[in-house]
Amino acid sequence: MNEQLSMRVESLPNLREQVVERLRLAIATGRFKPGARLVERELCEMMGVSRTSLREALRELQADGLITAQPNRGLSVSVISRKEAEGIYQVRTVLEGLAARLFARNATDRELKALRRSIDRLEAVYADFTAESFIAAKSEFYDILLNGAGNETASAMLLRIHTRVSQLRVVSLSSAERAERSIAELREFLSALEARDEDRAWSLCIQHVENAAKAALAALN
Amino acid sequence: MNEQLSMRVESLPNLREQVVERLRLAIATGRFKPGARLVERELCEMMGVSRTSLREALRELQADGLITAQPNRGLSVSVISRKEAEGIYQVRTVLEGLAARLFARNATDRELKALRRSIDRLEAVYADFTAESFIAAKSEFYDILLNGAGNETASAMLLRIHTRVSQLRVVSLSSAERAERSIAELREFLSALEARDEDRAWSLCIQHVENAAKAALAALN
DNA sequence: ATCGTAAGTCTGTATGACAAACATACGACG
DNA sequence: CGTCGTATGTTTGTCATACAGACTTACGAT
Repeated sequence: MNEQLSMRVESLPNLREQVVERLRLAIATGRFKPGARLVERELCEMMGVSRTSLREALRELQADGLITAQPNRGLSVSVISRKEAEGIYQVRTVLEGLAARLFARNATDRELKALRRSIDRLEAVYADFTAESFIAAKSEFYDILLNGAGNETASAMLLRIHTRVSQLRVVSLSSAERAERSIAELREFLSALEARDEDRAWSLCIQHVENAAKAALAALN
Repeated sequence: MNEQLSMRVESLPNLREQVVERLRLAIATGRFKPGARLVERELCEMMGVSRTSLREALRELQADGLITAQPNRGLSVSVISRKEAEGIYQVRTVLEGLAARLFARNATDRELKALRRSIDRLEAVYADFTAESFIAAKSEFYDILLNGAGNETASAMLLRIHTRVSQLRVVSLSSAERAERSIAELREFLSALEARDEDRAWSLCIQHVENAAKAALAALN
């Protein structure tokens, strides 16, 4: 968590985790479209790893709900129905609301500043938009928020949720048009955090997510 | 979800999932204690499966946070610190609050009745307590609640949370003494659901979880 | 007592194998 | 012409085996 003096030589995650990350990104950015079949041997060749490692990685993504298995028929990228999308945003709302409250309560001033800078970067990304850079900026923002909140269980769950939300966003293309409004909401949210106003932070956060949900769901059908 | 006419001959989950379930139960009931090392070969022999299947199962439990990996040193049952326990209960609070609200809104009368019966069974279990039967009764209760709520994402997350809560409960032995109080709370909760009073159901549910948290955390340290 | 080395353990990863489930194509038969 | 059955190929689910590298333990030398 706290990197201390960061004497680490190299923190290379094992092969499987690299595979997980790459697949997660491919799904989040829409390179693997919802419903696409995932054939093990193809993925092995594509990523240059053995079936052993690949399959373990797939189990992880499956546990996250990102991919779906039909017994004896293999895996495919999860298709998100309207109803599921609503459910995902409901969960995101309560978890992010919790995180907001905890951040307001627990975060250091350092973390507050980092969050502000992160919003700046997010704004910059909107100007020159790509799915990858947007996801990178967004996940930096959440890294800071969730770290500051100090609830690892919530963090882990939101990490999973966010991949699915990215997937939805790609489909609905809902981020571009909401850009300005979204940044404005985040800045207001930030001001509540800076004032250490838990309730206001909570309510602004919830509203932010619900607006995002509205935009994404509207595009869905 | 809805079993329709349930014409299925046999719904045998594949080997890996059986392994997952068995391990999950072993951890939930405290048969595998927090901190215990999990040596792959031992588990293979114990369960009569190959390393391949076992390792895939372990990945799943790892994604759930039930077991923890130290690089190159293997896996062990996650130790839950006081702080993590608090975090787990915070998450459980908001997610179960959501589920309560949704159940009050969406559940059928059938599901309401099933929930009532399930509370009866839970009460019976308290009389003749074993970790296994308690967990079985509790997970039946939640199956009904979560199904009625109709949010699969929330269901999946709470399933994970509950295993960890069981683990905590075993350690703290907090269920026995809270039995009567807990049942009373559930019955009041039920009455709110029957009245379709979302807000009251939400608030009673949250209070129930917070009481449970208090009991468990008090025993923790 | 400290250090260095050797032997053993376990993980991380790869390979090859095979039965069972499933899909596809093809041909036979009504 | 359409239906059915069979043959063929593909893919998953599972297993056995192998081996390098990280780590642990024991032992012996200094």
